[in-house]
Amino acid sequence: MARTIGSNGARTAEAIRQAGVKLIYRHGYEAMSLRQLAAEVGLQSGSLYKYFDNKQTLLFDIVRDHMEDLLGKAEADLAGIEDPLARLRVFCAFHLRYHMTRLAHVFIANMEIRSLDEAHRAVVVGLRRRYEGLLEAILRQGAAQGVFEVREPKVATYAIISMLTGICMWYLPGGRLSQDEIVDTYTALVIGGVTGGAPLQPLAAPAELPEREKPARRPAQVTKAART
Amino acid sequence: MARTIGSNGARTAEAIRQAGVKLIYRHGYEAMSLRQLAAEVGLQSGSLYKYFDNKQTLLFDIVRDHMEDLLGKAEADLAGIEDPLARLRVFCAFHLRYHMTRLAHVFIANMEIRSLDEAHRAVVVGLRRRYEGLLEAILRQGAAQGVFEVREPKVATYAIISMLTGICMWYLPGGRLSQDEIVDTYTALVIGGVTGGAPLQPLAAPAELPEREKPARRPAQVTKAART
DNA sequence: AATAAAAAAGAACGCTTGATTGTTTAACGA
DNA sequence: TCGTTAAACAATCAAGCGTTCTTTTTTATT
Repeated sequence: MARTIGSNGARTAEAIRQAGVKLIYRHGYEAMSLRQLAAEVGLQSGSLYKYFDNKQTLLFDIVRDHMEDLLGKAEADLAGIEDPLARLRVFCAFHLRYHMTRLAHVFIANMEIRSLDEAHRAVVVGLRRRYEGLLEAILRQGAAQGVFEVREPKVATYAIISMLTGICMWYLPGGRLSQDEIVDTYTALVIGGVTGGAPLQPLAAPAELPEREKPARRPAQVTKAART
Repeated sequence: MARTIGSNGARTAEAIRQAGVKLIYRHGYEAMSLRQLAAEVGLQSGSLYKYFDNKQTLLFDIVRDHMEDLLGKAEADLAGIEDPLARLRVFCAFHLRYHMTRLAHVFIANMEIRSLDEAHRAVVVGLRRRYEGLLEAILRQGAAQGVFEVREPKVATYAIISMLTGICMWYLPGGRLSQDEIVDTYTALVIGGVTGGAPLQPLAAPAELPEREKPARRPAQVTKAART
């Protein structure tokens, strides 16, 4: 027994990809063994090497393809829209819907970056930077036009994306809330946050807060970003 | 050569704990081998078993202790404060400062829950639920008093915590911004989000958005939460 | 019908892993 | 000072890992 009947290369390749996403999502990249993956597809572990060079490139391919898809679709959705508020709404809606329909891919792309070796990680981080740049540009544009109140566009970008991406930590299709309701809820939080809530003027700590001594601000220096 | 001079059990136990946090933070739980850990402390791998039963309980101890510390300190900071807005400010400030000073512990607690076996995971998830409950109660209280505009307190809780926790994805001490500035920036986003931004009334999709067909809302049903 | 190419099996590899055991040595209180 | 306890070593185990190579069977092409 060697080649199984009805076998087809393209179909197997796709099955491996899907099974890989599923197992990495469920157990993590390090914890997933190639024997496990092969069994899921109905192969012997050695046969997998007809479809990828090694375990690492399997992960990289999954993550890269996902990031490029994410970036491309976001740019497409934003194309032609000028108003910053409208762009922000579109960005939120896109990001949320995309994440709700691709829980596994998104989760992997966010969690397994550390498992990529340096060269591969650099590529993925570059793509992520470009994606973050979309939101940051929206925030800066809105701030310039006076419709947003954003002090630190970079920090706000990280904050908003973290918030929106967090949906894949709890969302499961078929839950109590519809996707539309979820999008509305998150969007309200984001829009409110950047347009400034009602009692926002005195942002200094209120009376109840113990007064923390504000250290003299260090002179501007390059932000050491933890994200590599 | 056996017992090394100056050796002391308590000191070694603490060194193992710290090295464990460091290595799990850097490489991930699965990727960290006990030989690696032992070498970091200056031991042989077998000696580690004087200090924990197995690799799994080492992870569990680290995560549980961290979660209990987080929960306890949050409750302490909130004690005695009644006003919802003030409580929310305190919660944000506490959460951010705690996370900025314990990057590794927080990262592990969030990323390695999946590596815990079922019984251990249940304990940690329970602690996390209690922590989330603190914020959710604040949001409900504020909504009841009419000072917050929060439609879905549970969703808002997840969203806000995701946003705040996201700080450990980019923050490194010594960066361009002081901790106070970062706390202010994040807090403004949160407060604005829950108090309702200026142009919030017409939350239906604006004209620029392609009209998506709204599916009939499913009858209320138990929310299947992905977080186990 | 013959042949080449594709697909998978299956065995084997060198290593590393978490875990366990028995032994040796240092520390410390009586 | 001596005996007990604590601390660490050294060696070992079976299992599992990613990977490579050879062989066998199926499919596609002529």
